[in-house]
Amino acid sequence: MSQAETGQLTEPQQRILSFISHYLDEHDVPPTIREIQKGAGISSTSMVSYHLKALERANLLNRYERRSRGVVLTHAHRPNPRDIVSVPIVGRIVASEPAPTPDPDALADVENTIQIARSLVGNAEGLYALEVQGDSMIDALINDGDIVIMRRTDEIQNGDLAAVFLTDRNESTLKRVYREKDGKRLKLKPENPHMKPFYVDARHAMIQGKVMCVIRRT
Amino acid sequence: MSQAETGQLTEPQQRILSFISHYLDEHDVPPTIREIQKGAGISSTSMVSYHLKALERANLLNRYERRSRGVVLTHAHRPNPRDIVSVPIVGRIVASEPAPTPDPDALADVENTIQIARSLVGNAEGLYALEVQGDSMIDALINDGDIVIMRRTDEIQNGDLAAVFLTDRNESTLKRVYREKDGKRLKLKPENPHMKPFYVDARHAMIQGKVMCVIRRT
DNA sequence: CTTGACATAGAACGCTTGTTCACTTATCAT
DNA sequence: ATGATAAGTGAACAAGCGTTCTATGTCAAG
Repeated sequence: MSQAETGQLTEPQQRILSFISHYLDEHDVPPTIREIQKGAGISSTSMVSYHLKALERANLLNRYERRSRGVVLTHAHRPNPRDIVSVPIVGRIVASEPAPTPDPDALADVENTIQIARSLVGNAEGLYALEVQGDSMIDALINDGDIVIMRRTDEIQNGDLAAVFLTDRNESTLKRVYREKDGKRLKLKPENPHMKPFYVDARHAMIQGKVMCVIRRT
Repeated sequence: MSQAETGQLTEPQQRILSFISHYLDEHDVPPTIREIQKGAGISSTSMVSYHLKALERANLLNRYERRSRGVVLTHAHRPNPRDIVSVPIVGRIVASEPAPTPDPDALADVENTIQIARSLVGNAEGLYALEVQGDSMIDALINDGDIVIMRRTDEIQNGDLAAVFLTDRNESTLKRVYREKDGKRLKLKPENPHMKPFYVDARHAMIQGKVMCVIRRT
């Protein structure tokens, strides 16, 4: 039974696929036909071309015609680099201080950066990360050492989980925030469903950013 | 003052850098010298070559000599695709049932996959994800809708956060697990520091996997 | 003004590389 | 056996592509 009939990959085709993948890991450029030929142990360039056509039909790769190194593995197998975003960890969030916000001058300190998939946070703009210190955020279900990915923003929607600094208590906290009808009062609702919301005067609350994602390594 | 003295990038050099980056987003192959020439509005190929050398000295890119499309932006600017791992979401964890574990047959359902940075979880082997349903994991500081990244493993270290199914209570739970000295008893410690640990007979506990990471989108 | 380092332009050279074509060999149902 | 289809070979061609060379322009320092 032939390969075309079964839809299965022949053994040289698997070799080619695997070679391209490894090549992409080492270099950051796809291989040429002749590099594939040598690397995957194919006997001639025309055979490589032949197999590549089959792999293209099987939707495992895309080709740019007549362009050198125009071999691109399908997205599912090779996630696109732009799907990662590097978020700077700008400090720790402690109850007794305002939550840090990014200092535009002291930019990407590569050491203190967390990589996350863009699909978790959307747009990379205004993102920064905080490390939670102590268990003061426990009613937001966030514990010591957790990483909170924030987005700097002046305006928030009702129900957004946000970092709020309460000037009268000298305390920052992570809560779901709702503006009450009169606009002069904020309802702060803990993430823990077993705890009760409480209310603060809007003039004593500074919204510092909204929480996009919480990450706990264990 | 010349560019070499200042260490600054000249305006055409910034154009080139930006063009390569955008080109890489659209195609998955680096551009050729002549494509850079047109795309970044440089007047000649030799000028492109000239600028590329400067950018290479500035450590913003690497070049493979005499290889077509041998222009690679430095790692810091372009995260490597293999730094992302796709984890299948194999089900929901509910208190009244054993936590699902991956079915080797029903593999990568692309729809139910979460992308995370490898730096958060290490090795991709044995990884799967569970969505938490209800607030029964609240004492692990995990709420409805959170995603738990697990690694299938038969053996765990003392203090690992793990999914445990308690056969006598017909209940699964996420707790830090410690084997007591006699080995016949397990200490299960809630992640919430305000709650007390409890103990179960080791024969009535099935370790289903260990928690690598918890993710909450908000 | 001269000099020398830097920046620019255009063209030509020669290796690289994808494609094609004519041909051979293997596989297999009839 | 046989003919059709798939798999494989090798060489040659043409376009792609990086590099280099020469000539020219700019400009600050001596």
